[in-house]
Amino acid sequence: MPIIQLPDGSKRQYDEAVTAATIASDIGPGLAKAALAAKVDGLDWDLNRPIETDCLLQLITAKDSEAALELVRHDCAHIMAEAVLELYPGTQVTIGPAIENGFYYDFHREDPFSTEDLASIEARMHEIVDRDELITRGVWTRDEAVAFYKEKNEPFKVELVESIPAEETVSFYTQGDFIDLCRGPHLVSTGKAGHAFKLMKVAGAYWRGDSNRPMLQRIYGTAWLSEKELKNYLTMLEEAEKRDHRKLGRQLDFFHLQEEAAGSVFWHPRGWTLYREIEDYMRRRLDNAHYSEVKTPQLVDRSLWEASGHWDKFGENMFTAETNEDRTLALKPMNCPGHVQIYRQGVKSYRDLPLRMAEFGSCHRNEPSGALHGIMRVRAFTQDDAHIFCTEDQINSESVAFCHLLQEIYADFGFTDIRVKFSDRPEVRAGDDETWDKAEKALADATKAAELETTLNPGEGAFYGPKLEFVLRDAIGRDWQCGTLQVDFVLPERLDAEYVAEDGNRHRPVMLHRAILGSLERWIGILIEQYSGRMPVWLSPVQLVIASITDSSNDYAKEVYEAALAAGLRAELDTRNEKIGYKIREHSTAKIPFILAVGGREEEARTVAIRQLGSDGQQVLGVEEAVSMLCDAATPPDLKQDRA
RNA sequence: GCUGCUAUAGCUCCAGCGGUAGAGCGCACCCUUGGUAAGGGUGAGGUCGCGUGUUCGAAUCACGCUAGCAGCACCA
Repeated sequence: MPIIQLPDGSKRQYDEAVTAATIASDIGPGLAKAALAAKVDGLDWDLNRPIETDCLLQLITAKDSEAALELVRHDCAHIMAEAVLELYPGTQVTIGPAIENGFYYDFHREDPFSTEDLASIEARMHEIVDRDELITRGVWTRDEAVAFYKEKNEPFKVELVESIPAEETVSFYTQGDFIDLCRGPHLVSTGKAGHAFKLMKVAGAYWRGDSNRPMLQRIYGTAWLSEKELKNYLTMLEEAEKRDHRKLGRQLDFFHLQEEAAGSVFWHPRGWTLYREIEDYMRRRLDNAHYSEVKTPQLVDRSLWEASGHWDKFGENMFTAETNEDRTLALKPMNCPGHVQIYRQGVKSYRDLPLRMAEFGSCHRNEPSGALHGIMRVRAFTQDDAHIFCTEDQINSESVAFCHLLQEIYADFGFTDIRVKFSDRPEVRAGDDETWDKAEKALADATKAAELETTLNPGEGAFYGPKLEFVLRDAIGRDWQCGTLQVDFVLPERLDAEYVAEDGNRHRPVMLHRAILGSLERWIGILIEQYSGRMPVWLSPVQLVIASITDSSNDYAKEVYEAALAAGLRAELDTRNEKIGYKIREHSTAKIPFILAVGGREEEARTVAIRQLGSDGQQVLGVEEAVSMLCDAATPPDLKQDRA
């Protein structure tokens, strides 16, 4: 005789087991229609699953959009699997969860699915929704489930079920002729899933995410509660495509990539100007934060990589070169061993610490071919790398200072939504617990002092120490992991770095590995996408174009151009034999922040007509006034006068 | 690296499915000197990603390779 308590505190009593669906219709026909699933004492519950004991019941409707979406997406996965089995008998089903924005299902089949197959699968899915098949839940013992799938010759499912403890039961869901092992919950019938879904792509995916195991065929779909939301999502994808850095990089003439140097960037003058502007900015920030910049060799004998431990762990991904004297050199994949070599020159005293050694380090890593992606994931890149050699007592203050620096720098580039992942001690690790306690506390305190919230990544720290990972969110909500701060007790030991302490004895320093932008290449890719190619003025490769209206104003245009150059602005002169409308269009498309049009009227009055990107109005200013206004707009954020 | 797809003019793309290819933009030249997102004309430009094979003949068919795209795996 269950007593059902509702979220508003009211209670209902029933004489026998009752379903949430019944309760919903007892409350009202509107709710009965709107209810999609339920939560019983916080547990997911199907509407038609009997409730036998007293509980707290919560009905889920489309208003609980997150829960409702999850239901719809998960149902879509099942509906897709049902459609696939109908169309391609003999296909094996494996797993199919709801994911962000949609769902997928992994199938095993001799002939892979083609993009054309998606259309027919999708059409069949719509049919299944229209059939409005009842979805019913059943329960088996584990062994019944194993027997069922053995009978059906579904080895992947057998493996899944066998990984469940023998004494446990498993639930399964049936809709039409389709049956799938599933934790649930599900909607009442396939009709409830609606039609706001679309199959997106097919791709291979390893069974259980393990590259040593067979590859399955994964079909991805997106699903929403309404056609409108589906449409919005598809529009958003189109927008994201428009700001793709690979496309914009070519359009804006920033860089190109080509087959003969896969994974390395050919920087064009405009892109390189942007790159240098960022490097100059970072150099100023590092100088102000009391870092010393160094440069270490590209090619280093393998013995150093063996000593540092990199050869063992990452040797396969290092580029090597043989010399005619039988030496094996490796292109550096990172800068830390080189920095330790500089540290080790001469005897260091505790008075030298903390010693902050920075490098715009060009590194090469032989990334797997499938990992390459525009300039975001490349084989040759430059890190804004630095290593802080310090004592254990200095970890805290150095970490705090670093977090502050990082936040300011991100803000200067327009990123304020920053998440921090805190990865603490892994199972297998070097160093004693006391040292780990100290290092973890120091890092945690530092993020607190910098007013950064962290989420814990348990056990994900490096074997040599805990780390922070800084993830920023861009204008369209994508996350990018850029900065990092890692505490390292191991490398100083391995490469024999030491300092003389106040007590006159030699001690090991701690090394803090840290980067803010990560890789300059990737950072620029992120910036391009963040700003859709419309870079802030200080970063724009060309800050203004002076365009003459007729060639009788060419000399005056040149005069203005020289004035802009003399003021340190990045200006270009356009005196081509084209109409002003044409020039405006072209430079607007090239996302130049300011266009200065000059004609007879301007020449007469010694003025310029300024048009700012994104507005169609114009502002007429005297030349000097204009140049000073533009210089102001072009000042890097760290050099602004009003900055504290 | 794995699975699937793709590769045609500088760029964006179409036609071609065994008989050596076309548009728009861009580029060059000429006309035009025009006041805020494309003025007009003419012209040049392609070993159809690379290699091998089949064939009288390959952009087209087969095999191999390379690179790119999507996803998976990887990311010190």
